[in-house]
Amino acid sequence: MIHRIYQVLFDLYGEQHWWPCKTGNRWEIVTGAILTQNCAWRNVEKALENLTSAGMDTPENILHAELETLCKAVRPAGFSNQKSVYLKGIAAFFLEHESEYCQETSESELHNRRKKLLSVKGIGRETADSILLYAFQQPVFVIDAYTRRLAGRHLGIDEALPYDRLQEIFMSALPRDVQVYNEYHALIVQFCKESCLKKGCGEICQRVLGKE
DNA sequence: GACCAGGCACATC
DNA sequence: GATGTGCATGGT
Repeated sequence: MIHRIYQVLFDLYGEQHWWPCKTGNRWEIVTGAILTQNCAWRNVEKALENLTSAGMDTPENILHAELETLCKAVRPAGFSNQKSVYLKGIAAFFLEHESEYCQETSESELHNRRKKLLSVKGIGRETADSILLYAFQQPVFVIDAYTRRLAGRHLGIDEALPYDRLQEIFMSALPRDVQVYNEYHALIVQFCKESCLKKGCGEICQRVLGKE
């Protein structure tokens, strides 16, 4: 069923072309992954624009920027006191480790890389997986609030399951394929934004359910 | 004015 | 390991 819903959503919406950063560069994806924590993407875009126009669009520049200046730039994305500190942390990490994260790797080494990312302050499971998948094209499925709701409402899965367990369920039901993981997460977000997972039950939701 | 938005750290049990 | 709370801002 997990794979079937993917097909239905893909037929419905087509390719999503995430990550929706303007330049699509790796560092911008990493930055966006932090900034979007509990925040609408349109506000992230404002913060990203601020960072670019202030010349704080590389890890080097973030690292050397005044915390206060950085904080001000990311304010539209909320939690700016936290996120500005997080950005400095991931900037330092990125400068040291970027090259090793680009390479394809075994399952166990990927697990280690994820673990190392999780040790950076401000990087939780969802953010780490977003970075691995969207910035480094590693085969990791991202679980977010939308995925939980989809799982709960349409797949008969307990949406309160721990993150890693849910991830395991999705990954074991899908081919180990970066493009599939990438598109599926984006499609779920698109679906949830337009469908009954928000309020009421819209036409799109009906159509999808009808095909199940 | 309430509620939500592509979470996370930390304390506590 | 599970649960609760604080963290900030902008749009609807």
